[in-house]
Amino acid sequence: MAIKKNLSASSEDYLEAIYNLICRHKVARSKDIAESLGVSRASVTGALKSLNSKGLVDYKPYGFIGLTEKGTQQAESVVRRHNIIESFFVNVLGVEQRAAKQAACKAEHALGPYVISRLLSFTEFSTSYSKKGADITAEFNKYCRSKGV
Amino acid sequence: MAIKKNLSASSEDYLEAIYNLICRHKVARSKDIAESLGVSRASVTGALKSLNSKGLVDYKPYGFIGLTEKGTQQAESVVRRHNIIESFFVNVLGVEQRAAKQAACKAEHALGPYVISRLLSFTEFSTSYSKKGADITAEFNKYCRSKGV
DNA sequence: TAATATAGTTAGGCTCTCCTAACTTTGCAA
DNA sequence: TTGCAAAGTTAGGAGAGCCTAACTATATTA
Repeated sequence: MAIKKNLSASSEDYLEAIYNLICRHKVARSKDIAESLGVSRASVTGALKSLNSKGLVDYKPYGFIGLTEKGTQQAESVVRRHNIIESFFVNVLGVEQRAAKQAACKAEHALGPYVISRLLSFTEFSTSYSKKGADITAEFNKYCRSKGV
Repeated sequence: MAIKKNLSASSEDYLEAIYNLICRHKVARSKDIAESLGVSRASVTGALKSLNSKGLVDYKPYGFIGLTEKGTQQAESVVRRHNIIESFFVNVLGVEQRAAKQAACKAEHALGPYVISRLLSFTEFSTSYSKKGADITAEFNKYCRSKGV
Protein backbone atom coordinates (compact mmCIF):
# COMPACT_ATOMS: atom_id res chain seq x y z
CA MET A 1 0.00 0.00 0.00
CA ALA A 2 1.52 3.24 -1.15
CA ILE A 3 1.93 5.95 1.42
CA LYS A 4 -0.82 8.51 1.01
CA LYS A 5 0.95 11.81 0.64
CA ASN A 6 -0.98 14.98 0.04
CA LEU A 7 -0.46 16.37 -3.41
CA SER A 8 0.50 19.97 -4.02
CA ALA A 9 -2.09 22.35 -5.42
CA SER A 10 -0.10 22.36 -8.64
CA SER A 11 -0.15 18.57 -8.99
CA GLU A 12 -3.86 18.52 -8.28
CA ASP A 13 -4.38 21.09 -11.00
CA TYR A 14 -2.54 18.97 -13.54
CA LEU A 15 -4.49 15.85 -12.61
CA GLU A 16 -7.75 17.74 -12.83
CA ALA A 17 -6.87 19.19 -16.22
CA ILE A 18 -5.87 15.80 -17.60
CA TYR A 19 -9.01 14.22 -16.23
CA ASN A 20 -11.25 16.86 -17.76
CA LEU A 21 -9.51 16.69 -21.13
CA ILE A 22 -9.88 12.92 -21.24
CA CYS A 23 -13.57 13.24 -20.32
CA ARG A 24 -14.22 15.82 -22.97
CA HIS A 25 -11.92 14.82 -25.81
CA LYS A 26 -10.98 11.22 -25.08
CA VAL A 27 -7.30 12.22 -25.00
CA ALA A 28 -5.16 14.67 -23.07
CA ARG A 29 -2.54 16.30 -25.23
CA SER A 30 0.36 18.12 -23.65
CA LYS A 31 -0.42 21.26 -25.55
CA ASP A 32 -4.01 21.31 -24.32
CA ILE A 33 -2.97 20.73 -20.74
CA ALA A 34 -0.62 23.69 -21.05
CA GLU A 35 -3.36 25.81 -22.51
CA SER A 36 -5.99 24.93 -19.97
CA LEU A 37 -3.66 25.70 -17.08
CA GLY A 38 -1.98 28.70 -18.65
CA VAL A 39 1.55 27.32 -18.39
CA SER A 40 4.25 26.54 -20.92
CA ARG A 41 4.53 23.18 -22.65
CA ALA A 42 7.87 22.68 -20.93
CA SER A 43 6.19 22.97 -17.57
CA VAL A 44 3.71 20.30 -18.56
CA THR A 45 6.51 17.92 -19.49
CA GLY A 46 8.08 18.48 -16.09
CA ALA A 47 4.82 17.92 -14.29
CA LEU A 48 4.09 14.75 -16.25
CA LYS A 49 7.45 13.33 -15.26
CA SER A 50 6.80 14.11 -11.66
CA LEU A 51 3.29 12.65 -11.70
CA ASN A 52 4.58 9.63 -13.55
CA SER A 53 7.21 9.00 -10.91
CA LYS A 54 4.44 9.15 -8.31
CA GLY A 55 2.47 6.54 -10.20
CA LEU A 56 -0.38 8.89 -11.02
CA VAL A 57 -0.09 9.12 -14.79
CA ASP A 58 0.88 6.68 -17.52
CA TYR A 59 3.31 8.48 -19.69
CA LYS A 60 6.27 7.94 -21.94
CA PRO A 61 8.03 10.72 -23.86
CA TYR A 62 6.12 11.54 -27.05
CA GLY A 63 3.52 8.98 -26.05
CA PHE A 64 -0.02 8.72 -24.85
CA ILE A 65 -0.95 10.49 -21.63
CA GLY A 66 -3.26 8.52 -19.38
CA LEU A 67 -4.20 8.41 -15.72
CA THR A 68 -3.41 5.38 -13.61
CA GLU A 69 -6.04 3.97 -11.29
CA LYS A 70 -4.51 5.92 -8.44
CA GLY A 71 -4.32 9.05 -10.56
CA THR A 72 -7.93 8.70 -11.60
CA GLN A 73 -8.99 8.40 -7.99
CA GLN A 74 -7.06 11.49 -7.02
CA ALA A 75 -8.36 13.43 -9.99
CA GLU A 76 -11.93 12.43 -9.19
CA SER A 77 -11.44 13.58 -5.65
CA VAL A 78 -10.31 17.00 -6.84
CA VAL A 79 -13.11 17.26 -9.40
CA ARG A 80 -15.65 16.25 -6.77
CA ARG A 81 -14.41 18.93 -4.38
CA HIS A 82 -14.48 21.43 -7.20
CA ASN A 83 -18.06 20.57 -8.13
CA ILE A 84 -19.30 20.68 -4.57
CA ILE A 85 -17.79 24.12 -4.04
CA GLU A 86 -18.91 25.49 -7.38
CA SER A 87 -22.42 24.19 -6.87
CA PHE A 88 -22.59 25.81 -3.46
CA PHE A 89 -21.43 29.14 -4.86
CA VAL A 90 -23.93 29.04 -7.71
CA ASN A 91 -26.97 27.42 -6.14
CA VAL A 92 -26.77 28.75 -2.63
CA LEU A 93 -24.83 31.99 -2.78
CA GLY A 94 -26.13 32.91 -6.22
CA VAL A 95 -22.66 33.65 -7.52
CA GLU A 96 -22.36 33.98 -11.25
CA GLN A 97 -21.18 30.76 -12.96
CA ARG A 98 -17.89 32.01 -14.31
CA ALA A 99 -16.77 33.57 -11.04
CA ALA A 100 -17.93 30.49 -9.17
CA LYS A 101 -15.80 28.24 -11.33
CA GLN A 102 -12.76 30.44 -10.88
CA ALA A 103 -13.14 30.60 -7.13
CA ALA A 104 -13.77 26.86 -6.91
CA CYS A 105 -10.51 26.23 -8.79
CA LYS A 106 -8.65 27.87 -5.94
CA ALA A 107 -10.75 26.76 -3.01
CA GLU A 108 -10.71 23.12 -4.06
CA HIS A 109 -7.15 22.88 -2.73
CA ALA A 110 -8.00 24.46 0.58
CA LEU A 111 -10.92 22.49 1.95
CA GLY A 112 -10.66 19.07 3.57
CA PRO A 113 -13.16 16.21 3.69
CA TYR A 114 -14.97 17.37 6.79
CA VAL A 115 -15.81 20.85 5.57
CA ILE A 116 -16.49 19.57 2.05
CA SER A 117 -19.01 17.07 3.34
CA ARG A 118 -20.83 19.73 5.36
CA LEU A 119 -20.83 22.02 2.33
CA LEU A 120 -22.31 19.31 0.15
CA SER A 121 -24.98 18.56 2.72
CA PHE A 122 -25.84 22.20 3.04
CA THR A 123 -26.27 22.65 -0.69
CA GLU A 124 -28.48 19.56 -0.84
CA PHE A 125 -30.44 20.79 2.12
CA SER A 126 -30.86 24.22 0.67
CA THR A 127 -32.00 23.11 -2.76
CA SER A 128 -34.24 20.32 -1.50
CA TYR A 129 -35.77 22.71 0.99
CA SER A 130 -36.37 25.28 -1.67
CA LYS A 131 -38.63 22.84 -3.47
CA LYS A 132 -40.78 22.45 -0.39
CA GLY A 133 -42.05 25.31 1.71
CA ALA A 134 -39.30 27.82 2.37
CA ASP A 135 -37.30 28.78 -0.66
CA ILE A 136 -33.98 29.65 0.95
CA THR A 137 -32.44 30.90 -2.26
CA ALA A 138 -35.34 33.20 -2.96
CA GLU A 139 -35.39 34.43 0.62
CA PHE A 140 -31.67 35.06 0.49
CA ASN A 141 -32.03 37.06 -2.71
CA LYS A 142 -34.79 39.07 -1.12
CA TYR A 143 -32.57 39.69 1.88
CA CYS A 144 -29.71 40.83 -0.36
CA ARG A 145 -31.93 43.19 -2.27
CA SER A 146 -33.29 44.65 0.94
CA LYS A 147 -29.72 45.29 2.06
CA GLY A 148 -28.73 46.62 -1.31
CA VAL A 149 -25.98 44.01 -1.74
CA MET B 1 0.05 55.52 -5.73
CA ALA B 2 1.75 52.18 -5.31
CA ILE B 3 0.84 49.46 -7.76
CA LYS B 4 -1.55 47.05 -6.12
CA LYS B 5 0.02 43.66 -6.52
CA ASN B 6 -1.60 40.59 -5.07
CA LEU B 7 0.34 39.15 -2.20
CA SER B 8 1.28 35.49 -2.01
CA ALA B 9 -0.52 33.26 0.45
CA SER B 10 2.68 33.12 2.46
CA SER B 11 2.99 36.90 2.69
CA GLU B 12 -0.64 37.16 3.72
CA ASP B 13 -0.01 34.61 6.44
CA TYR B 14 2.88 36.63 7.83
CA LEU B 15 0.88 39.85 7.81
CA GLU B 16 -2.02 38.15 9.52
CA ALA B 17 0.22 36.63 12.17
CA ILE B 18 1.91 39.97 12.88
CA TYR B 19 -1.43 41.72 13.04
CA ASN B 20 -2.86 39.19 15.47
CA LEU B 21 0.22 39.26 17.69
CA ILE B 22 0.12 43.04 17.88
CA CYS B 23 -3.58 42.92 18.72
CA ARG B 24 -3.10 40.37 21.45
CA HIS B 25 0.30 41.24 22.92
CA LYS B 26 1.00 44.79 21.76
CA VAL B 27 4.18 43.60 20.04
CA ALA B 28 5.07 41.03 17.41
CA ARG B 29 8.29 39.25 18.20
CA SER B 30 10.07 37.28 15.52
CA LYS B 31 10.06 34.18 17.64
CA ASP B 32 6.31 34.32 18.16
CA ILE B 33 5.66 34.87 14.48
CA ALA B 34 7.73 31.78 13.77
CA GLU B 35 5.83 29.80 16.36
CA SER B 36 2.39 30.85 15.25
CA LEU B 37 3.12 29.96 11.64
CA GLY B 38 5.15 26.86 12.36
CA VAL B 39 8.25 28.05 10.51
CA SER B 40 11.85 28.67 11.55
CA ARG B 41 13.05 32.00 12.89
CA ALA B 42 15.29 32.30 9.86
CA SER B 43 12.27 32.13 7.60
CA VAL B 44 10.65 34.93 9.56
CA THR B 45 13.68 37.14 9.04
CA GLY B 46 13.51 36.48 5.33
CA ALA B 47 9.82 37.25 5.18
CA LEU B 48 10.24 40.45 7.18
CA LYS B 49 12.86 41.67 4.74
CA SER B 50 10.61 40.94 1.84
CA LEU B 51 7.58 42.60 3.43
CA ASN B 52 9.73 45.54 4.40
CA SER B 53 10.89 45.99 0.84
CA LYS B 54 7.24 46.02 -0.22
CA GLY B 55 6.48 48.73 2.30
CA LEU B 56 4.19 46.56 4.38
CA VAL B 57 6.15 46.32 7.61
CA ASP B 58 8.37 48.68 9.56
CA TYR B 59 11.40 46.72 10.43
CA LYS B 60 15.09 47.08 11.10
CA PRO B 61 17.40 44.22 12.08
CA TYR B 62 17.08 43.52 15.82
CA GLY B 63 14.45 46.21 16.02
CA PHE B 64 10.77 46.68 16.56
CA ILE B 65 8.39 44.97 14.12
CA GLY B 66 5.42 47.06 13.11
CA LEU B 67 2.94 47.23 10.28
CA THR B 68 2.84 50.21 7.98
CA GLU B 69 -0.48 51.79 7.06
CA LYS B 70 -0.50 49.77 3.86
CA GLY B 71 0.50 46.63 5.76
CA THR B 72 -2.26 47.16 8.28
CA GLN B 73 -4.83 47.52 5.53
CA GLN B 74 -3.70 44.34 3.86
CA ALA B 75 -3.62 42.48 7.15
CA GLU B 76 -7.10 43.65 8.02
CA SER B 77 -8.33 42.51 4.66
CA VAL B 78 -6.94 39.02 5.30
CA VAL B 79 -8.30 38.90 8.84
CA ARG B 80 -11.69 40.04 7.62
CA ARG B 81 -11.80 37.31 4.99
CA HIS B 82 -10.70 34.81 7.59
CA ASN B 83 -13.43 35.81 9.99
CA ILE B 84 -16.15 35.77 7.37
CA ILE B 85 -15.18 32.29 6.27
CA GLU B 86 -14.73 30.94 9.78
CA SER B 87 -18.04 32.39 10.87
CA PHE B 88 -19.80 30.80 7.93
CA PHE B 89 -18.26 27.43 8.70
CA VAL B 90 -19.22 27.59 12.36
CA ASN B 91 -22.55 29.36 12.30
CA VAL B 92 -24.02 28.04 9.08
CA LEU B 93 -22.36 24.73 8.39
CA GLY B 94 -22.02 23.82 12.06
CA VAL B 95 -18.37 22.94 11.68
CA GLU B 96 -16.44 22.54 14.89
CA GLN B 97 -14.51 25.70 15.85
CA ARG B 98 -11.02 24.30 15.60
CA ALA B 99 -11.55 22.73 12.20
CA ALA B 100 -13.29 25.87 11.00
CA LYS B 101 -10.33 28.02 11.96
CA GLN B 102 -7.89 25.70 10.23
CA ALA B 103 -9.94 25.57 7.04
CA ALA B 104 -10.44 29.34 7.08
CA CYS B 105 -6.66 29.80 7.28
CA LYS B 106 -6.34 28.11 3.93
CA ALA B 107 -9.49 29.32 2.22
CA GLU B 108 -8.82 32.96 3.09
CA HIS B 109 -6.23 33.04 0.32
CA ALA B 110 -8.54 31.53 -2.26
CA LEU B 111 -11.66 33.67 -2.20
CA GLY B 112 -12.00 37.09 -3.80
CA PRO B 113 -14.17 40.05 -2.80
CA TYR B 114 -17.23 39.01 -4.75
CA VAL B 115 -17.58 35.55 -3.25
CA ILE B 116 -16.56 36.82 0.18
CA SER B 117 -19.28 39.44 0.14
CA ARG B 118 -21.93 36.88 -0.81
CA LEU B 119 -20.66 34.57 1.91
CA LEU B 120 -20.89 37.31 4.49
CA SER B 121 -24.39 38.21 3.39
CA PHE B 122 -25.46 34.61 3.54
CA THR B 123 -24.19 34.14 7.07
CA GLU B 124 -25.95 37.32 8.15
CA PHE B 125 -29.10 36.20 6.41
CA SER B 126 -28.96 32.75 7.94
CA THR B 127 -28.38 33.90 11.50
CA SER B 128 -30.86 36.77 11.35
CA TYR B 129 -33.41 34.45 9.86
CA SER B 130 -32.85 31.88 12.53
CA LYS B 131 -33.96 34.38 15.12
CA LYS B 132 -37.25 34.89 13.35
CA GLY B 133 -39.45 32.09 12.13
CA ALA B 134 -37.40 29.50 10.26
CA ASP B 135 -34.27 28.43 12.07
CA ILE B 136 -32.08 27.46 9.16
CA THR B 137 -29.31 26.10 11.35
CA ALA B 138 -31.70 23.92 13.29
CA GLU B 139 -33.38 22.73 10.13
CA PHE B 140 -30.04 21.93 8.58
CA ASN B 141 -29.02 19.92 11.61
CA LYS B 142 -32.28 18.05 11.46
CA TYR B 143 -31.66 17.37 7.79
CA CYS B 144 -28.16 16.09 8.51
CA ARG B 145 -29.36 13.79 11.23
CA SER B 146 -32.10 12.43 8.99
CA LYS B 147 -29.45 11.64 6.38
CA GLY B 148 -27.09 10.23 8.98
CA VAL B 149 -24.36 12.73 8.10
C1' DT C 1 29.45 44.32 35.34
C1' DA C 2 30.46 39.96 33.47
C1' DA C 3 28.58 35.47 32.13
C1' DT C 4 25.10 33.19 30.04
C1' DA C 5 20.69 32.36 27.97
C1' DT C 6 17.58 33.87 24.50
C1' DA C 7 16.38 36.17 20.29
C1' DG C 8 17.55 37.39 15.82
C1' DT C 9 20.51 37.21 11.61
C1' DT C 10 23.43 35.34 8.01
C1' DA C 11 25.12 31.95 4.95
C1' DG C 12 24.37 28.25 2.26
C1' DG C 13 21.48 24.86 0.44
C1' DC C 14 17.17 22.41 -0.98
C1' DT C 15 12.69 21.75 -3.45
C1' DC C 16 9.03 23.25 -6.20
C1' DT C 17 7.26 25.41 -10.01
C1' DC C 18 7.66 28.15 -13.48
C1' DC C 19 10.10 30.25 -17.64
C1' DT C 20 12.68 30.71 -22.54
C1' DA C 21 15.39 28.98 -26.20
C1' DA C 22 16.93 25.40 -28.72
C1' DC C 23 16.46 20.86 -30.11
C1' DT C 24 13.93 16.35 -31.51
C1' DT C 25 10.08 13.77 -32.90
C1' DT C 26 5.80 13.19 -35.22
C1' DG C 27 2.31 13.66 -38.55
C1' DC C 28 0.34 15.77 -42.49
C1' DA C 29 0.41 17.67 -47.26
C1' DA C 30 2.40 18.42 -51.58
C1' DT D 1 8.21 10.03 -49.90
C1' DT D 2 10.06 14.10 -48.56
C1' DG D 3 9.82 18.25 -46.17
C1' DC D 4 7.80 21.35 -43.07
C1' DA D 5 4.81 22.79 -39.27
C1' DA D 6 3.24 21.50 -34.92
C1' DA D 7 3.92 19.10 -30.75
C1' DG D 8 6.91 17.66 -27.30
C1' DT D 9 11.42 17.50 -24.84
C1' DT D 10 15.78 19.10 -22.93
C1' DA D 11 18.88 22.29 -20.92
C1' DG D 12 19.60 25.97 -18.20
C1' DG D 13 17.98 29.35 -15.11
C1' DA D 14 15.02 32.27 -11.94
C1' DG D 15 12.60 33.17 -7.72
C1' DA D 16 9.79 31.96 -3.74
C1' DG D 17 9.84 29.84 0.43
C1' DC D 18 11.55 26.80 3.47
C1' DC D 19 15.42 24.53 6.24
C1' DT D 20 19.86 23.93 9.45
C1' DA D 21 24.02 25.51 11.45
C1' DA D 22 26.71 28.96 12.94
C1' DC D 23 27.18 33.51 14.21
C1' DT D 24 25.86 38.16 16.54
C1' DA D 25 23.18 41.03 19.38
C1' DT D 26 20.37 41.73 23.35
C1' DA D 27 18.63 40.90 27.87
C1' DT D 28 18.76 38.74 32.28
C1' DT D 29 20.72 37.66 36.48
C1' DA D 30 24.26 36.44 39.71
